[in-house]
Amino acid sequence: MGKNKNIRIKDIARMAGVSEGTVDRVIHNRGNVSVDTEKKIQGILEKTGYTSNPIARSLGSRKDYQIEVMIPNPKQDEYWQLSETGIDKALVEWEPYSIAINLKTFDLEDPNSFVQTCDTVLQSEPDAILTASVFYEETLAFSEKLQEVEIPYIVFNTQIDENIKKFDPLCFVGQNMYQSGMVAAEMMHIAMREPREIAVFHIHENVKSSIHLKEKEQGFRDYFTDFIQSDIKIHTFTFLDRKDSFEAQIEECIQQNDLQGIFVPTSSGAYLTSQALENQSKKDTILIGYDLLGKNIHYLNRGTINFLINQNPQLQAYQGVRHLVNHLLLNLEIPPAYLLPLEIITRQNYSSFMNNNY
Amino acid sequence: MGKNKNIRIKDIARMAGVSEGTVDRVIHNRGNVSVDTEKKIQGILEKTGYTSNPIARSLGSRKDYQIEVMIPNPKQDEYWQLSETGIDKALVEWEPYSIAINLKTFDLEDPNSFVQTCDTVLQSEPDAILTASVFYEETLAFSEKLQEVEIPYIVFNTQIDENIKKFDPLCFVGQNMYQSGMVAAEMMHIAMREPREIAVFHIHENVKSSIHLKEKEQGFRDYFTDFIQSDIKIHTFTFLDRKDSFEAQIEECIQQNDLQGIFVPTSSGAYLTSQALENQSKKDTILIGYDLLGKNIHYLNRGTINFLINQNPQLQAYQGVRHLVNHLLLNLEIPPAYLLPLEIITRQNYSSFMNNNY
DNA sequence: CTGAAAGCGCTAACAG
DNA sequence: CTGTTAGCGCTTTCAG
Repeated sequence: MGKNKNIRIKDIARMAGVSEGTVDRVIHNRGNVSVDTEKKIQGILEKTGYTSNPIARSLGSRKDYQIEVMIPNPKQDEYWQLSETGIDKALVEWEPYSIAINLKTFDLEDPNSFVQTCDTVLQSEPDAILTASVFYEETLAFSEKLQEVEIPYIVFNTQIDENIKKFDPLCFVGQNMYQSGMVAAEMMHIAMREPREIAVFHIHENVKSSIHLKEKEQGFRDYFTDFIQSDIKIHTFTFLDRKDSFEAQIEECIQQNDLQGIFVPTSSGAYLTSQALENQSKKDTILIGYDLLGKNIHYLNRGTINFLINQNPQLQAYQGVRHLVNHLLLNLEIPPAYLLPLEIITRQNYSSFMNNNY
Repeated sequence: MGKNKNIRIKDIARMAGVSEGTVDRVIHNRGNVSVDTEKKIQGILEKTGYTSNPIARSLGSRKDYQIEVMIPNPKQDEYWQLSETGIDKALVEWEPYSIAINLKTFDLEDPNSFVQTCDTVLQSEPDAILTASVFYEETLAFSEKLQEVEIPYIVFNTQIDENIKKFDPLCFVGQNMYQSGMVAAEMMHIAMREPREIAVFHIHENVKSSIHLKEKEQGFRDYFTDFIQSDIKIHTFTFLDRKDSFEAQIEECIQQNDLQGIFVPTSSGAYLTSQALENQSKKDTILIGYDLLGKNIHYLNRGTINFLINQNPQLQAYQGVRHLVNHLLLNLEIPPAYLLPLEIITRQNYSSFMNNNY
């Protein structure tokens, strides 16, 4: 019965004519081993293809791994609430393996709050960190510090230019934003009857300061101009926090423009636009948004929203933790990027996406 | 550092004034414990909310779990090849936990081959079984035997009526076929310009003997008749293995009928239909099929196939094993049904579905 | 019916 | 630099 086929530390110790302790030292590069024995053991290790038993290791080392997870305050935004769900799932899944997951949240609107959280997290000296990358510059600065203190980290949500010197996470978890814009455009193209004018709505967030919006818009535009070479007119409208509400601004916009389709790259923008569309009785306008927020599903069901693209924040967070665990516990190779599928959500399939995600 | 917050067997042994061995006996209902001590220990167990440490259990019991997995021969069908991929993934993932996964394949076309495999599998007395349910009656008979010998099993691929007495798997892994037909219809509806006549193509497999085809067709039809109350004409054509090839039969059919849309509920049917469509230069016909087979992707890329619905055979197999492991190793609650999302695949998003699925 | 004791494979503290 | 030793929490003989 026993797993006697697998070679144990004891076995290679015997083969090398040394003690288990010494073998353990070279396996974990703990030093204090002469070059000769080190080489000898290393050789046997490779020859036998030894792999350590993670179960035994976890039992033997009375180590509790601490993973810090940083996301915007879930109370501010349903999107991040979903993200928290995924973290909770990860939490219960790995609790029995002595992995503690500590959630730290920061203010979605305030970079300083993120910076403060970074400090707190650094002071707690965790074994690994998972952070949402919502603030570009600040995430970069944080990652630089993490490289210094050599804490492994994974970043999720928004891709950051990979070529930055001091940015080298274990892995990025997220989606290909550009391609996601292409998918949105494709669905709009399929659903539209007589396309003449369409628009991209940037609501609340400013395109300029937000890479993911820029990428999505570019993908969306490129589909029409390059891929199908249509001469459709594509507007861009930006709605920021001003004295008149978003709804009012949007209503005014759709009143003044005869749009057959609207693409809204932010998750909460879709339902705001829906409200405006319904108020203006423009139910024929094709509306494409993001994510399975409660209000988005409401309008999807009513037919006001035609499609949603699911960024699956739950899965993103869950997979982020998962990769960290694989790294910490199992020394597995972690892919530099883990891109989730671009899920197209409709009235008929959304419910199938709402339960089992793991 | 240690997980000293968690109560150990040693602790409750001390509390109950008995030895660890006795506690272990009541925890696992191994008998040989007086009613009094049993009750006492049981009480403490509940009061303290004791949960056993799966890591330690796995180390302590030198047990190698054997899981038998049964699928149709992957060489016969690319669909089952994908399935095998998922099993391989599971295999390497749980190998370090002393879980052995043994793949047994049978002939997709021959129920007897399945029955034989069942016997082989039963004789090996595995700890758990995962089987694809391609043959209705035979799967039922097998499950009956499994209940008798009390081997836990999970079934995936095709849902079997839950109300059958002797069919009670730990879990069913698959998709809601009916809803999947609805999704197909929805996409067809969105993509069609002037719908008058459409058809469901049953290729190779006969509807009558195949529940999943029946369900998918029903969902597809109900969408048009009930959900959007269209008076579109929906044909059903069945193409079986005869002297003239499938392609020839299909070509003849599309030549004689002016179809604006075709729904093909079997995965390999989609590319066969594509060929016929291209031969007849009917590229405007909306074609909806299933699954990310190489040839399907080829025609998706050419625009001949408009949409695919992904049944994600890899994930189905992987999740099946995963649930079995959760059951065996961690005593986790397993949901009676684990339904995968109904993924809509297009030219723009298919590649995002082809790598990370786990 | 019950307790004692030996281990699972690995880690870590401590001598030397 | 290296070996010995005592566990981690649970399972599993084996006596009694």
